[in-house]
Amino acid sequence: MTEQYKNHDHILVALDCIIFGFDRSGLKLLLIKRDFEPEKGNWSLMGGFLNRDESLDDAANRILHKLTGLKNVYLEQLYGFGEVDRDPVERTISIAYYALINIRSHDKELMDKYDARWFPIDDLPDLIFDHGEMVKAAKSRLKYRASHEPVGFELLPEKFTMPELQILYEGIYETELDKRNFRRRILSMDILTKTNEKQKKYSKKGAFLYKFNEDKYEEKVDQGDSLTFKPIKL
Amino acid sequence: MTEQYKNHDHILVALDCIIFGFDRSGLKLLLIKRDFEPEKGNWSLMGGFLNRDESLDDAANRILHKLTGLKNVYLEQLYGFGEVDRDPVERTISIAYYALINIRSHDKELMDKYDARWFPIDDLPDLIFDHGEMVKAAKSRLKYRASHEPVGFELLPEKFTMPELQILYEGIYETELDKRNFRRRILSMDILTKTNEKQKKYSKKGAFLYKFNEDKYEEKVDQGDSLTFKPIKL
DNA sequence: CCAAAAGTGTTCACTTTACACCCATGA
DNA sequence: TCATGGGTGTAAAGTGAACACTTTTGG
Repeated sequence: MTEQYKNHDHILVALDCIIFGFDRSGLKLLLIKRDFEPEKGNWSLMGGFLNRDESLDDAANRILHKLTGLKNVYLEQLYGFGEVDRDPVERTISIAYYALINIRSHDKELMDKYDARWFPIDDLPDLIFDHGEMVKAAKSRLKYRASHEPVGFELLPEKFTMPELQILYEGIYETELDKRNFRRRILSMDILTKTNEKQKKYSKKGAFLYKFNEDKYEEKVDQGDSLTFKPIKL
Repeated sequence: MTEQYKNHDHILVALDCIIFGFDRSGLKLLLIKRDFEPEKGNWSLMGGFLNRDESLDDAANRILHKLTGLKNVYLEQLYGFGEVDRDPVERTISIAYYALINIRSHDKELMDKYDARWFPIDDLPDLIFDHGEMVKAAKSRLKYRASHEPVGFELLPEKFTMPELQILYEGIYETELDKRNFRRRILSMDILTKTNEKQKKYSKKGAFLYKFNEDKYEEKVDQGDSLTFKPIKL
């Protein structure tokens, strides 16, 4: 009977979001300064609790929106963290999600409200609880995902240059890439559209801007082409 | 303050185990017949609820042990399933785990107690709730894991033949493999020990038995060798 | 002696890697 | 005019895929 459901513990379910961003200086993580005890004043992932009437995905989206003002963002469930003492206040499990956002697109006011800051991925402060572990898992998942699907473009503006794309992949894979091999490989996938515009912000010669062509990509997937975005050794 | 923790919903956290086994006829899944309403009499994954004083991993191990009598088994967290209406009785999220066990090693009495049965992976009955989705995710994760780490051996007895190993990988990848290419590839990894024994159960000539050499494997991992167990197309 | 499964090498195509110089332009 | 970042091709090595016959032995 439904007896089977009685007498079982009901537990707080948290969600924590690892939010990735990117600019030319590299991959970044959006962290907030926790404003309540315990660990008040320390850096933390953006989190919240699951409500009875929402799905895990909905809750993660709600929490991400609360900090960034963004909706319809790339968001993927990562892992359930469930050590008994992971939260000193109360038994809580946390389902971690990671998000990829365009670092220019989010709400600046909310940044202030939550005391949020972008940190370079390789220079993070100590994080509360098991959030450091979550970040580690997210980096590893992002490496995997980026080598199988074109998720990198989620981190870029609509138009971007080849050097920018390369810096992004170098950040994700934590390795340097040969630019000729990188360009050849990316272009041979035939999922980018080259525009006639040049970006002259970062060089005198200027670099051509490209757009990700989602339709072309979907077409290829439908045809069963397996595109890989594997790292290329320096 | 810890006010932040009050007034949040406390929710039932379930765990469900996708249990893989293998014999020469292919990959198998261990399912139980549900003996309470709703969905009484229908096939289901082995599951249970998280207790306040145990970690997610501990709970999954406990549940796996309850059905199989086994401990120290390969068990990996898969995904958190959290649709609002996934369980019609009460709001429940479920963290799915998958296990790889030696199909000969588990407790037969418990099989009867739980009305459990092994099903061929490609001929499963309808499953309750979202368990079908869980199985799909587990198959996909197993493919991935098996192409990066030597998890296949978890499903085999200590000694096994090359043809058996090949049938196993064919089951995991859901594809047929060329036996010359398969053997070459596996043997070139240099992580198997050939015994002098032959298994004559399945052929007149007999097939040599091999053992997985865990020490050698660890050595290679430490040396940074990246071994891949990728599928080989027919 | 034969049926049935185990075992064995080579070739070709393709992919990956390594590597160095010219171009365009603003200061 | 020169410093800076953008852009380009080729050859060599390595990897993946295709493919067919011989061996062993119990019945």
